[in-house]
Amino acid sequence: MMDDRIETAEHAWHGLRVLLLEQHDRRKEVAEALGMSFNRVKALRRIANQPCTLRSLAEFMVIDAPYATVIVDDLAKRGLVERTANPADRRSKLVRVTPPGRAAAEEGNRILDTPPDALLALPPDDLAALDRIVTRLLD
Amino acid sequence: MMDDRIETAEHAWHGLRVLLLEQHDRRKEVAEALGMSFNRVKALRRIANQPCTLRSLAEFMVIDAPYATVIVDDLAKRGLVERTANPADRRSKLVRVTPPGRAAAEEGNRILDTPPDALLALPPDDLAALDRIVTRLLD
DNA sequence: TGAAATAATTACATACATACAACTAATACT
DNA sequence: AGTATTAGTTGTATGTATGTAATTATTTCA
Repeated sequence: MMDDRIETAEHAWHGLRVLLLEQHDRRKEVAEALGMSFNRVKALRRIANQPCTLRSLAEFMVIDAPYATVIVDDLAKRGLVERTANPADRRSKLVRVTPPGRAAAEEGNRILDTPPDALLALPPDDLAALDRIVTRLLD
Repeated sequence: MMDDRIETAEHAWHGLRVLLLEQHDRRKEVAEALGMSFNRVKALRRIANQPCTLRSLAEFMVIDAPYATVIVDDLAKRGLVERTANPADRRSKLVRVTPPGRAAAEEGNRILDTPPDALLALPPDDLAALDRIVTRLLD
C-alpha cells in the first residue's frame, strides 16, 4: 500500500517539472539571447563561476575531453574565454572568462533566474514558505 | 529600490532551477532508458497523451513541419507510433501511439516524475505546503 | 470554378552533440 | 632512468537538431 507522503511528493515533483521544464524553460531564450547553443552557455557559466581546466570542465558537463576542446575553442573564437597557463601543472590549462565573457555569462544567469509572474503573484506567506523549503531541499 | 518580494521570488526561482535543471535533471536518464533522444521522448509523450496531427506536434515542440516528419518517421520505424487517417481533414494524418509506444511513454513519465529523496525527507508539513503552492502556481 | 492557403513529404544544408583512436607534452611512480 | 599515467589536441565518424526550398494532395474561399 502506498504511503500518502510518497504520493504527495510525486504530485509535487511532477508539478515542479511541468512548471520548470515545460512552462518556463528558459534555455531556448538564453541560447538565442547569447547567440550560442545552451551547452555553450552552460560551459561559459561554469568557467565564469571559476577558472577551470578542460578536464574539470569535461567532468562537469559530462562530456569527453575532445568535445571540451571543441567547446572551449568555440568560446575562445568568440572572445569570451581564454586559455592561460596552469602553474600547478603545465600539462593542463586554466580556462578563464574575458570581460565580455563575464558579461555574457551574467546576462545568461539573469535570464535563467528571472522568476515567472505567477511566482510574484503568490501570497507573501506562500512565497516565503516556498523559498524556505527550496533552500532546505538544496542543502 | 528593490522590493523584498521580488528578491525572494528570484532566490526561490534560482533554487528551483538548480534543483530541477542542475541537480535532478532526468532527461539524460530517460533518453538512455528508452534508447532515444529526449526530443523523441518528448514527442512520444505528447502523442501518447493524445493522438495529434504532425502540424500540432510541430507547434507543441516548436519545430518546423519537416522535422516533425523526421521525428514521426523515426518513432514509427521503432514501432512506437503510427499514422492514421484523419476523417476531419484528409490532408493531415493523426499520429497515434501503439501499445509498445504507450508503454515506453509511461516508462518515461515514471522516470521523469520520480521525486528525489530530499523531497521525501521533508517534514510532512513542508511537503504538503510545497505541493499546495506548486499546484497553485500551475493554475 | 479557380486561386490561395494548408498538411505533409522529400531533398538538401548546416550546426551541434557525442564517441573513439591516435598523438604530443608533461607529470608521477617504481 | 624508464615506464605508465594524465591533460590536451587533432582527426574522424555518426546521430541529432534546425532551417529552407520545392512538390503533392487537399481544403478554403473569393
